[in-house]
Amino acid sequence: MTNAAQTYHHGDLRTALLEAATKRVAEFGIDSLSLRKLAEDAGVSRTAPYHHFKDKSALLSAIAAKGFSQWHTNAKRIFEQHDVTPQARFRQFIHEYIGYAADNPQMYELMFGRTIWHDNGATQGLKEVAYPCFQFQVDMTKYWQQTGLLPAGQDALRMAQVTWGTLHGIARLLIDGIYADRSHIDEMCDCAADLFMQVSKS
Amino acid sequence: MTNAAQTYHHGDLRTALLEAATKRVAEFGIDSLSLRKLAEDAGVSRTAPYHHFKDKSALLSAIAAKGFSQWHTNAKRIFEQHDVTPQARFRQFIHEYIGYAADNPQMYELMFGRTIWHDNGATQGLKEVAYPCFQFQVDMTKYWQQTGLLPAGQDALRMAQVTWGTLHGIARLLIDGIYADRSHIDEMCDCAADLFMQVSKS
DNA sequence: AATGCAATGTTGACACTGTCAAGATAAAAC
DNA sequence: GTTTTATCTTGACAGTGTCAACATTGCATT
Repeated sequence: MTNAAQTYHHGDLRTALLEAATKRVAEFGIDSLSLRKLAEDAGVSRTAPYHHFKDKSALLSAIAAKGFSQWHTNAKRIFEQHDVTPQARFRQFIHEYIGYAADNPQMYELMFGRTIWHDNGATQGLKEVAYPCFQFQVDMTKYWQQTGLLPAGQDALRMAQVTWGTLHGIARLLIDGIYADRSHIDEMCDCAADLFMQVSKS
Repeated sequence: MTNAAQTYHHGDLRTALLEAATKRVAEFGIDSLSLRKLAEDAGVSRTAPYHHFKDKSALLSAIAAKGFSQWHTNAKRIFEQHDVTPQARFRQFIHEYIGYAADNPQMYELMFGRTIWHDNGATQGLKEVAYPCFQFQVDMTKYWQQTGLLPAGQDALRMAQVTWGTLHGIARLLIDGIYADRSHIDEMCDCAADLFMQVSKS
């Protein structure tokens, strides 16, 4: 079995498609993904993918789901460094969040973009992976409020929306190439960190 | 001239297309825009629009440009209310920014989204309208730093990127329906405002 | 082992899309 | 009045996602 395309059944088309699609999206962006090309590259007919994914959106959702579980693991790793001060962890989290977005722009765009979320178009499977990821953001915010790093007066959920919104916004300004300069990413992160933590410095 | 489609030349196809396209985008979103349908609705053949817009992207850019000049005017109106305290203006600006995004989600998506900005795909005409709009954001930030409303220690540009990023991020979380709840928009705005202005309260 | 069913893959077709090239028409410029 | 220019049209091409109908294979049950 040196090379495929000799048997009628592919064997594991689903994961093959998923991997190829992930690679393609990461490299060339969401819009460059064509189910037909993808099938052709996998040595399979145009409509074969439909036996594994309801439609194109479902495939994209599956890709995004992988991204979410990866990021969630990464976020937990950063947050649970108990030998590091909360301040340092907070700062590191910001840097890594923006860093992830800057290093994987297409993936970030897919995960947090309109494509899969608009009109409640998200798959159930996607929601099951993404929502805990969002919830973790709230949990971290609560923790940082308790340690006095963030103002405790505000509602935690609202506070999480604002802090996450900030990271999300900076990430998108960077990715979409609207205004922010990629060469000053670290300064921007520090500026955001200082802004949020200013209460603890006074 | 009760109804068109009787003369060979349309008369003012460019503005007719622009208006129809703007309406359609505002109501049904960017993806729903088809040049062919647009032409048909205008009572004109499929390729007629190409004599007025280089391609689809150019048409979208033109729509966005109108949006930017409108928003720029609006932002100036808010900012230049000299009889209102800086604090109140700052708060109002946040509310109106998010309000605009929430009320015109499709237009906001077009203006500040990937579609027209990625790969430096923005028209020259678009840049000429949008960049002053971005610059105004920086100018406002400088002013707010001078009045002590925002921390003056930070670089103004960086500070503008972070504050604008926050608004942008919240707007996108709302629009894309990712996490934020539309029923608590005002609370979120106030939370953001409080967070930024906390320095002046201590 | 033979048979039947469900999973998987294929071909054909449809309705779209953006966009180019070549020709037709009207208006404007000379 | 003739020529140039702007505008509009038809025809065509290469793509897209997706449905329906049919083919093949592997697995499970008899």
